[in-house]
Amino acid sequence: MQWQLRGDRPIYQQLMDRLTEQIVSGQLGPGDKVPPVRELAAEAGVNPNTMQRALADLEREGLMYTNRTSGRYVTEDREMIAKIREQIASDRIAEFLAGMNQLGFTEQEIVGLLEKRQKGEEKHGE
Amino acid sequence: MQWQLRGDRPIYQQLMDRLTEQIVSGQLGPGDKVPPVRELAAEAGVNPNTMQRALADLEREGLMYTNRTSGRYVTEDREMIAKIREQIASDRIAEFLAGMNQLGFTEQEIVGLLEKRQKGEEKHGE
DNA sequence: ATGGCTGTATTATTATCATAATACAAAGAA
DNA sequence: TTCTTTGTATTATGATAATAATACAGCCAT
Repeated sequence: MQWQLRGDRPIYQQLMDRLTEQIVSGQLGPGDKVPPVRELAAEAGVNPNTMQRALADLEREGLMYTNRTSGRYVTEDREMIAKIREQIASDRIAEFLAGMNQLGFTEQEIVGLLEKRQKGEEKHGE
Repeated sequence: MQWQLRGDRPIYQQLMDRLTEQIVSGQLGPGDKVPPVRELAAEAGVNPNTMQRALADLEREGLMYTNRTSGRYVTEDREMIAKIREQIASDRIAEFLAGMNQLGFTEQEIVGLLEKRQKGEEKHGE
């Protein structure tokens, strides 16, 4: 997995985002064992404390739970996962549209640009 | 103007974003006088030093210039402004699509959601 | 010339983030 | 039992951000 961390936001928040995406997209399924803190930290090139903070925060959100010494697992509440996925999507759409409007783009233009980008992508991968 | 600053990113960066939007959308036109640092800072509820940093950075990008004691002005290079606008739009679209793909949404679904949101908005404002 | 407005510079203080380096407790395996 | 793996806690250090409080230089109108 590629973590692609940037410098413009707290790392632990970016880690939370990536892990949430993993869960919400099913790459980390309900009940799946989450790799150990130290392993994830090493993989992401981050201090274990930082990864620990991200995981603890995700746990407070209910996306994971801990079996004290055996490890950490993804929640089995599929409904919650689905809800969070929809919520994130909704937020991103709202933010994207608001931002584009602020730049002076109309909804029509935006959809047009998206479809244009889509066609461009088809010529390359997938 | 509403600045709507959040806590998840450096304030000076958010200030840069807002000011750039103002210029790129024409609310601050080429050659227009930019309000004094202290005034902008007060309006945004921010320390003058922080606003100063944002403005200085925008100046380094070429979006503004300073007439030492008379004040600060928006660049008159309309082409540069237009280019930056397109660049920002392009970046946002790419980031938005990548993020939504990561959540498991196809391009078709995304466009569908956008159009749905668009219809919902029509019932309210504008 | 004086006072006010402009951008700019300086110093200090506080908070958050990230890292480093350990240490400990509990469960499970050898 | 002993060792390893797990999450967790603690202390210290450095970097960046943001604030506060000033101060200075240049232009301009009075």
